[in-house]
Amino acid sequence: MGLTKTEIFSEKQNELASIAKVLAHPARIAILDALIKSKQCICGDLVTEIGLAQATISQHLKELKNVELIKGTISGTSMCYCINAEKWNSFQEAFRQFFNQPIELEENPNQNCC
Amino acid sequence: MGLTKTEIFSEKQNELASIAKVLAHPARIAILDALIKSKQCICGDLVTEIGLAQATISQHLKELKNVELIKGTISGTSMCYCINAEKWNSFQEAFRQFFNQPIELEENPNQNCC
DNA sequence: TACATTAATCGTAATATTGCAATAAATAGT
DNA sequence: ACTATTTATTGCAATATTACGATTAATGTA
Repeated sequence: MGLTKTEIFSEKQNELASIAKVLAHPARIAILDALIKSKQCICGDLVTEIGLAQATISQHLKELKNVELIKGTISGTSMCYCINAEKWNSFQEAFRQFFNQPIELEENPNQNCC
Repeated sequence: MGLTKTEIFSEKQNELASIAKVLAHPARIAILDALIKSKQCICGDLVTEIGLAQATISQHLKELKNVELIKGTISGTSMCYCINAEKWNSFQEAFRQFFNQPIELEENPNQNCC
């Protein structure tokens, strides 16, 4: 089918999955890296910095904008992008919460696995 | 084309993206949640716990196993799964490093965006 | 050995993602 | 108004992902 059954999962599970999905492509990581490295908003140089076609970069930017991880403002004839600190922090917190769960197993002599 | 151009990205970028990809589906988050909640390895009950077909769960388990986020051991006629703490911690660290980068913009009066 | 139980794999269908050329839209400068 | 520059959008092709029924494989039990 190819259609994720979101309705059978919890809100939190769907949310974390969709956050992870945005980060699940190296081009989007590269875009975020470039935005961070430049310290202030860079614009169209992303296309030359990363080696993908303009249309492709634009599409990835759109996805990052959709989840509001970046903001874009018109700056003359070009577009100025930067990280949205609030969302950045909330994403960080979502992963932190997930990974901070205690995962230790109880000592259990009956169970010889793991 | 539908084929990610991994060769143009850094090792780190590809790595983080592929880690994120594993978490980019609510079923896999749900599986991890269930494994954590049960404290010790649960086996086939994942199929009843989560509402997906056995084949589908098995496929998601395979992906989690591929990145070694979970371990599986044969336990009689059934399979016993649990979190792989080492990988768990290394994934946590990868996200922590990424999100801990300073994202503050420099004060810049020339730039009126962001 | 025959049968039941459990999990993996195969095959297939539906949908999503990735990437790009071509085009459109929007603005700056002449 | 015309042109150049920059970014978004459209349309399309190739590949990947998700889901599940059916089958297979492997083990435990009668």
